[in-house]
Formats: sequence, C-alpha cells, structure tokens
Amino acid sequence: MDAYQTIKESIIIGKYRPGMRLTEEFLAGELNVSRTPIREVLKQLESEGLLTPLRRGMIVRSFSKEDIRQIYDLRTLLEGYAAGQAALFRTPTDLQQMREANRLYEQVMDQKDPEEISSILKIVRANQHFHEAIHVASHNEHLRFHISKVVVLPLVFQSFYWYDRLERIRSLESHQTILEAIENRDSERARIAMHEHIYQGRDKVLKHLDELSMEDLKEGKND
Amino acid sequence: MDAYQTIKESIIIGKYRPGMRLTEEFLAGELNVSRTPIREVLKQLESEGLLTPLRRGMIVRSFSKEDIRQIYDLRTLLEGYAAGQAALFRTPTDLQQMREANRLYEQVMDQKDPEEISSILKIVRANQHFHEAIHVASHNEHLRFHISKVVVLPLVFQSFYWYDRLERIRSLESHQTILEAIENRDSERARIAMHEHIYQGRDKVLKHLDELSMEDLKEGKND
DNA sequence: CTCAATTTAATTGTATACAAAAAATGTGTG
DNA sequence: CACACATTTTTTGTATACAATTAAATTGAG
Repeated sequence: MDAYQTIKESIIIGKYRPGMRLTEEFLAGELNVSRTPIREVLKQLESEGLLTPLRRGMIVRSFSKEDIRQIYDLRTLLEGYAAGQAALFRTPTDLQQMREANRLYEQVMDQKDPEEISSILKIVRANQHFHEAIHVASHNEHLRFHISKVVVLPLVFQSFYWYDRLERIRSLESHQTILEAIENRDSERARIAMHEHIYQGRDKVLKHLDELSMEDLKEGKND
Repeated sequence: MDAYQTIKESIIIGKYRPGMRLTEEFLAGELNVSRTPIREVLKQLESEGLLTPLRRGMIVRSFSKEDIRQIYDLRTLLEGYAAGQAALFRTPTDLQQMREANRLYEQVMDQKDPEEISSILKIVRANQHFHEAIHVASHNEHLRFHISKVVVLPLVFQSFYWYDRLERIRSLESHQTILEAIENRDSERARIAMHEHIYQGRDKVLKHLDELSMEDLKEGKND
C-alpha cells in the first residue's frame, strides 16, 4: 500500500484522531520515506477535506454536527440525482454490478468478529461498491468524480462502526429497494429511496455524537 | 501572483491550449522556480480537473460536448440548490454583497476594448462575485466548497468571451431576477431562475462549439 | 510572579542531485 | 523498407541540504 492509502486509512479508522497534528517529518518517519512524497499526500488529503491546514502543518479534520448535516445534505442531493439518472440510463451490466455488490455485502455482513476494524472496513467497502455501481450507471463521469469527493469516508466508517446487526440488515434492504426502482426505470422512486437511505446513515452518526456528549456531561467533562 | 494562479490563469484564458503537454521542467523555466513548487501546482490542478494526467506528465484538459452537458447539469443542481437555500437563510449583509456584485458587473460590462482578455477576465470575476455571494448566503460551507470545484473556469471564460453586448445585459438581468427571488425569500423561484441562468451559459458554449465544427467542415478539416 | 523581548528549536518551503522509468532515437536484420 | 531490439535522451520520483518562517523556550525587567 502506498503512502497515500496508508495515511488515508489511518484517518478513516481513527488511528489518527480528529485534531491530531500531522507533521511531515513524523509521517516520513512513520512510513520510512522522505518528506517529498509525504508533502504531496498531505496536499491531496487537504483538498479532499480530510485535513485542515494550520499555519504550520496540518491537523486531522474534526466534523461538527453542522458539518455532518451539510455534508449529508449534499450527498442526498448528488447521490439521489445519480440514482435517478441510473434508473434512466442503466445497462444490463450496470444492474449486474449492483446485484454483485449486494451479494458481497450479504457475505461480509455478519462475520465472526464484527467489532474488528478490518471487518468493518470490509462492510464499508462492500457498501461503497453498491453506491459506486450506481454512480457508474448514471453514465455521468463528472457526477461520479464529484460524488467521490463529497463522500467523507471517516463518517461512513463511523456509521457502520456503530451499526448493529439489525441496522446492517436494514441498510441492505434499502439497497434492494433502490435496486428495484432502478430495475423498473422508476427514476423518482430511486432518487427518493437513495435520499432516505443516506439520511439513515447521517442519523446514525448524529445520534452517536449525541450519546457521546451525554456521557461527557455525566462524567462532568463540560469544558 | 504565485505559480498556482499564474498557471491556472494561463489555462483559463487558453494560453495553454487544451491538449498541450505541460512538463515540470518547462513550467519551472517559464516561472523561474524549481520543479518542487511546480509539482504541487500540477497535482492541485489535476485534482481540480483542469489537467489530465498522462503516463508521463500532464496535458491541458479538453472538454467534449458531453463533458459540458454533464458539468453544467451538475452546476444547475448545486447552484440551484444554493440559490434556494440562500432565499431561506440570507442575511441583510448577504443581500448587500449580491447587490454590490451586480453594481460591479454593470460597471465593467461595457468597457473600451471588450475583446481584450483582461476585460473579459474582469467581467468573469464580477460574475463570479455574484455567484459566490449566493453560495455564501446559502450558509453551507461544504456546499460552497464543492461548487467551487464544479465550476470550470475555462468554460465560464469561454462563454463570456463569446457573449455580445446584448447577452451580457441579459445575463445581468437574470442576476437581478435571482436576487429578487432571494430578497422575497422565494426559494423555489430562486432555484429555478438560477437553473435557467446557468443553462444559458451552457448553451452559449455549446453553440460556439457547433459553429467551430461547422467552419472546420467547410474548410475540409474533417480528420 | 507575570509578561514582553529575545533567543532557540521545530517545521515547512525551495532548490538541487541523483535514481528510476518512459519515450525517443538509432541500428541491424530479414 | 518494415520491424524488433538496444541505446540514448527525456522526464518524473525521491532523497537531502539549506533557507525562511513560525512556534516554543528562556531570560530579564517591573
């Protein structure tokens, strides 16, 4: 795995926590490369919105509730549109890809150690496959390109991290609903179903944030 | 002006034409800096979609008619949404900024030498000011961030380059229509007016491309 | 002891050298 | 003359040194 993927994944899974400062030298040491390739990775991750530039160096971006609302509003808009377009323009191959992605999701849905990070990552990736199959099926390269930048993987990871078995099943079911709408060329239905599906993920992240701040209050961590 | 702005503007105004190959060494010589800062600029411009990576080096991206349709569909979706949100959440300051931008546009609209590149750039910037004022007024940082990446400046430049006086006036008028809707907190009206306004720009670019290929046909340049 | 000024350390920005990879050129053979 | 193969040149990727900038620590005055 190259430097970009390694650092990105560390941010996604929270090994580098929000607010943590990342210096070029530190990362260069961590990955045993010089600062030159690290610099490029940092610039890249900044443009993806995963890092916030400081006057000196970068910190891992943290997302407020308002950030999450805004990001997910955007996702519903763009991915909803993509689902609608996919319903209009999908090819048989596109449909096959979506079905395949859902099969994969079913396989990895309940694994031995569902708390393990690598298990969560597998589920996240299967989920991504389905969504990306729809983006491809929209047959709009630019839409695809920009959606990939709107989707903030650390948040997606979080929502799946906190999903229990029932919620995973419900997520798969909504995938099936979206898929059916696209099969039936029902554009508006596909858009709305995707809209709702994404808001479910948003609500999970928001709810978890609430629970966290509740606990903080109990423990008197109100600073 | 720094390396990033210099190179970006050269692409926008077409000094570096679509398809032209840009090597690090060439640009380093051109701007009298070393390759290091140039590399970062190239990566940045690639992520903005202005450059296409080759196996070795980059070429200036060229946009097909299909690209243009897709890009402008995205713009209508996002900027339309932004206009709608602006109608709901705008503050008095926001409105002031929009009015100010339109005043500026009126000032630079008919200048001495309207064919001159710097004149066109002034109009493009005034136009940008109005649009950005709306993005700010939507009070959604993430929406703003992503719209800035969806708007492809070389295409905006082109559409204004080919606008005649009447079309510039019409463009200002549609700004006024959008502004009124936002003043009246008429969200849906603002969204639709913005939608239509952006499609006008798209059509100009597409029409000009048509005229170009017509001329090519006449001159027997069908290769 | 507190705060400002100055010094010191940490960190990024840029240039440059060299290694690695790809593209272009040249050469010989059928 | 076309084409495969070897050679040269171009161009990018990485490491590293040093300059410029910012943050941290220290010192001294009030």
